[in-house]
Amino acid sequence: MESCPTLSEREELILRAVVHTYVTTAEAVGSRAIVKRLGLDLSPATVRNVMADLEDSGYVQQLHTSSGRIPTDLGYRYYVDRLMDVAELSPTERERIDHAVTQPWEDADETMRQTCHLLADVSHQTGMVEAPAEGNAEVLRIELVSVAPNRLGVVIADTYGRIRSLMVVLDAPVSAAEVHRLNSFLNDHLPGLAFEEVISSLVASLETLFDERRRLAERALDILSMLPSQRVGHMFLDGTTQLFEQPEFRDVVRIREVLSFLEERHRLATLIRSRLRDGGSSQMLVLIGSEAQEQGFEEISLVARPYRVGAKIVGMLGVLGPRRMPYSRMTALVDYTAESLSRHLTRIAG
Amino acid sequence: MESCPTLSEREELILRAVVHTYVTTAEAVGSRAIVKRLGLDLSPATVRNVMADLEDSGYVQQLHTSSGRIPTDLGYRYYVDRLMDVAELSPTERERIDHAVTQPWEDADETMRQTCHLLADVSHQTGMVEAPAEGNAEVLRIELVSVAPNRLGVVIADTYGRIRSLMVVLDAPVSAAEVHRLNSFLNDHLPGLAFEEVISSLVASLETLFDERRRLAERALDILSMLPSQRVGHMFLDGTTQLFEQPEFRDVVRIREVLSFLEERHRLATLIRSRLRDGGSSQMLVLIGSEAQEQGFEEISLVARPYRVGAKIVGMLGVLGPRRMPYSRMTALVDYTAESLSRHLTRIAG
DNA sequence: CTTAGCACTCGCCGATAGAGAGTGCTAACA
DNA sequence: TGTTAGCACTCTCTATCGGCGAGTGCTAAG
Repeated sequence: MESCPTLSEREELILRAVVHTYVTTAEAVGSRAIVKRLGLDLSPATVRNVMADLEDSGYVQQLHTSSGRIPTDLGYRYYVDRLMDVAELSPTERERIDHAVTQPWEDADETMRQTCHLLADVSHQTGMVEAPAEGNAEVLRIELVSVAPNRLGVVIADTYGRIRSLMVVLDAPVSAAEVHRLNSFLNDHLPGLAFEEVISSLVASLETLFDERRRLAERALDILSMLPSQRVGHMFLDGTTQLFEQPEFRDVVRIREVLSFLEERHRLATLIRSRLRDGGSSQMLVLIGSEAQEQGFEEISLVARPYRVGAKIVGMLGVLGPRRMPYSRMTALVDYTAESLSRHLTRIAG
Repeated sequence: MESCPTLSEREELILRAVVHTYVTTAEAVGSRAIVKRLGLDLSPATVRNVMADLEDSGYVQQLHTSSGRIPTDLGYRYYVDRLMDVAELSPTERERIDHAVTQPWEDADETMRQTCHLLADVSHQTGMVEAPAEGNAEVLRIELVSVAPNRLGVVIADTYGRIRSLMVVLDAPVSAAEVHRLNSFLNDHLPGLAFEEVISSLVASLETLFDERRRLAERALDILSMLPSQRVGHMFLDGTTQLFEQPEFRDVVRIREVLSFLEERHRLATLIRSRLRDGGSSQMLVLIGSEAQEQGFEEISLVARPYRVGAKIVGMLGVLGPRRMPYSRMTALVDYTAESLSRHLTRIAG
């Protein structure tokens, strides 16, 4: 991205116009249209020359000799990195987002689902929210509940305001007194730990504890290591239909490709996670078509951002749409929503 | 359905052939094709006469003058009700189903999800499983867990082997001792009740209890009535993509219609629930295209069946596909899977 | 460097024609 | 009376053709 040479002012002007026009009309844009749109004091012929240059450098593309131009992935990239102006959401939209996010939904998962629905609705595209992975949630309280002689419920409340319960089947029954002892032990030692550190912390504590407490630690370890692997952050998607209303999906095979990509949510999740990690300092992730190097992603783009609890990144949210999407507006939407959700979650946790 | 007059033997023979051929080829079937397929000792002309009759009675249909015939919804209905022979699953398939269903998944929801995936995979269509509604699950054990001074987790284990937890935010803190007393009280009174009867049972008990126990009942009622409304049975769908591989979805608008129908899962759920209730004695539900009288269902069919825990119906599962589906095989698949799941759930609960 | 002019390319649209599949009807036959 | 052969007819599908329009690239002049 930083490797692209800079374009001249006029080239930028015209590339921007190509992107803007194509985004709104979904049709290849010609030199005349640009002159009209910009009210330029130049002739179409001049614009044509510039566009030919842009095409040579790979920023725009013709579908066939002598049609107008459409932006390439590289063109969009240049636009997003350097030309795009920052859109602002309307006060009504902000209010709507804040309202939905801070609604006292029955649990945190429902908040995610509703936020996702909201993203889809405001963007008219597909909304996406990754719920916090359970692994890195901090244990607020942990409690064993004896359900049947040899079955134990493990209840974990975390600092995201969630509560989760899992069933463990034991070889031998555990007495009520023992459950009680285990509960005190667990709640002495575990709160404040991330869920994924629980096991290792117990193992470590074996070194320092003796007698009764050591026995309890061992027993707790037995039980907790039977828990199924922590659910990785769940992906909510909403508004898939809206995506396919777009004219680029007049073709059935494209729909199928994208649909099957979206059905394998873990692929999407892995993709975004790795890109966000690589992205480093820059919070906002914009992935354009084939940049993703994923089968089925060729025709779509993604705008996503992590959200936080306190200072810690715990999940991400965003919008999926056709490559031809209003990046500026989507960026504003995703940014604001992530901020709003972060604020809300931080308040709950604190 | 019982209102259709009976067809002659020859008409039935030919209707069956039309259905079978069309199901496998997806192309309108002509008189010649039928003669060949059945190895009939009749000429195509005779078959044509019969088909003209079938068309007059509304069982088959021509797309245009002089194309072959395809079955109408009524034709499929007659086929399903009277002509279809019972398919058998192969031993391998049965084994596969039993294996997936009885797998010790981490929780009951996961069992549902996996069963759904299996249905999609075996049928090459869209699999559907409705998880047991929480309302009618029987409480096995109920436990309050103090999470924060004014927040309480309510943990409910039910006889389907599920464990569920919800958060309640209180006006005033509850002491540990009080939580303890409440727990004893709840587990004296509630196990064995359906979840949806819990509240009314507590209300009723107010009449008969006094002093301390009455106070506890009141307090418990305060807390439990703050629980969010019980989650209605969740709908799992899997394999949507496979549905759209079918040639009837060459057309984009059809894909959109069906997709948006499927996105509103509650519509699907309500539809099936009401039909199964109406169906009364007959366990198996087959819904063909416009029979459903739902926008977006015109081009698809559904084969579904309830499954049970013990004698009680708790949910349903099935398969969604193009109207042109192998009803016989799908019926066998859905039937066997529902039986297998019922057996498994009953065993767990018992 | 810019522009007017012009020939050229290509997708889109409608018309036309031929092939193929399958029908309905009629008349002859068992 | 039920069945069949024959035949004309209908309708879809595909390919081909030509004209229109939008837009380009190139050239030569300003």
